Amino acid sequence: MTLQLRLSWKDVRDTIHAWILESTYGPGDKLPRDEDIAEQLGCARSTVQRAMRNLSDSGIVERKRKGGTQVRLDPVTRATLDIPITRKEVEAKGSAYSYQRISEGMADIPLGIAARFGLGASVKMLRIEALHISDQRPYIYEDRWINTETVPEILSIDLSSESANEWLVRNKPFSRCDLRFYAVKATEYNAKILATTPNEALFVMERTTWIGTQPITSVKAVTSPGYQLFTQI
Amino acid sequence: MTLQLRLSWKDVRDTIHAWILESTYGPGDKLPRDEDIAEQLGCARSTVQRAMRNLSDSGIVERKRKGGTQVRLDPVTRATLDIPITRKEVEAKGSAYSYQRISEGMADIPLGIAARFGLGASVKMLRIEALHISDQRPYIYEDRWINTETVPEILSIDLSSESANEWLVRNKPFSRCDLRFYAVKATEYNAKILATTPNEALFVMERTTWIGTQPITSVKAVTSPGYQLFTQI
DNA sequence: TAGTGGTCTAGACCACCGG
DNA sequence: CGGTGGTCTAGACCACTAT
Repeated sequence: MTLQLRLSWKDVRDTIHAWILESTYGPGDKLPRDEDIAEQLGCARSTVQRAMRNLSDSGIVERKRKGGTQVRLDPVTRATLDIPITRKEVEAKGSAYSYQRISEGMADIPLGIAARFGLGASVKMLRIEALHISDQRPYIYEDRWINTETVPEILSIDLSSESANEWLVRNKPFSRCDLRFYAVKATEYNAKILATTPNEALFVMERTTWIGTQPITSVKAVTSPGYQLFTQI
Repeated sequence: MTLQLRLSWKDVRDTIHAWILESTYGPGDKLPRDEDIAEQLGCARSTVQRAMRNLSDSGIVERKRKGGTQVRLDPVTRATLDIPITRKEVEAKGSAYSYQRISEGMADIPLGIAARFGLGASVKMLRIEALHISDQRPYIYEDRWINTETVPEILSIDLSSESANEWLVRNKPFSRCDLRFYAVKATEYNAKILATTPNEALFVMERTTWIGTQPITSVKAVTSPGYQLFTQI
């Protein structure tokens, strides 16, 4: 039997979590005040605070001033998604990555993109279509619009062999980002680019970013058949 | 001009974040030691610590003991997804929710489910097919397997009009959860249940949970056409 | 208004890891 | 081994809100 003199906040968190898992406190129940838990476990109140913040961030408990802490009644499943640069994602699988620009040019943004940016009038932006390739096979087709008002420098970058995303991510931090995931039926065009058949179901990720209130870029990443987004809690 | 005597950790975080946004420190650059920042800004080191932890959690900086803090070279887009109970999700849109069990019974798990659970041999589990309905229209078809070894109580619950998920989420906390998102082509069966047409592209969410090493449940949620998962950073 | 969580501080010590 | 981030403590005050 080991005697631990100093409790870490993780110990405290695990203890409280265990109370919940073994139904000492069930959904909707009110937990003791931080101070009482601190005294009971023999640590400082701030250590309990730290543990509680973690449980709260994980969506396990809900805390309110004066109201105390209660075990969440309707737990949500809260997951953290990391969406890496595509090149890194491919390389992490041990595959060979390559990139190919399909088209590049200024054009009026379509209505859908204007809506994403929350713009009424149509404006000209830089459109880049590109293909990410994993082990010689099409991996992700990306259809991107870049606001050259916000990012004029992009016009002087050679995007024929390097992804616009890599440049943006290193040089243009964003302050806001909208993410969308959904499924689409492959068009003839999609099918040709991704080397699959029309009507195949494809997983799509859309990302739109701003710096302050200024739109930076909006990208639709159409993945090849079989693509899965995975995360673990 | 207001004079703020006490800096909150959010102020400190925003200050440091601003340094990064305006390229005072760019990707790969090393930031000053916490203590120096604390002195410069006029707050305690622990306040800087709190701010830095937040930036680190957001994937903006990377911290190493002795190595100091640096602005991440390959920023990932890190998003937090909340997956609520379907009933709550529907109600939050202001729609009327209803639930309908399609089938229920013990059966041998198929290979795919065994793989999700990491099981070799096939075992019998409780399979429940059900339909979540939003404003009289099919919303999500769920195909669920529940391990009755881990959750024997489920057999005495009436699942004809209430979702198994609601009961599980309130009564069986999990310690581990795998999440998967992808697209599928609607089968004849899918199409019939979701009132759509075969070959339509459907967005699927799969969730598999364990308590300790014991499998609890694995569910495939096939959403109706047009469903989108959305999050914001 | 009183009780509870949220935060800040100053100081101490620990754990990790680069030079 | 020394320097950096990570954590704990004790105490104080603040901010929100249930009662």
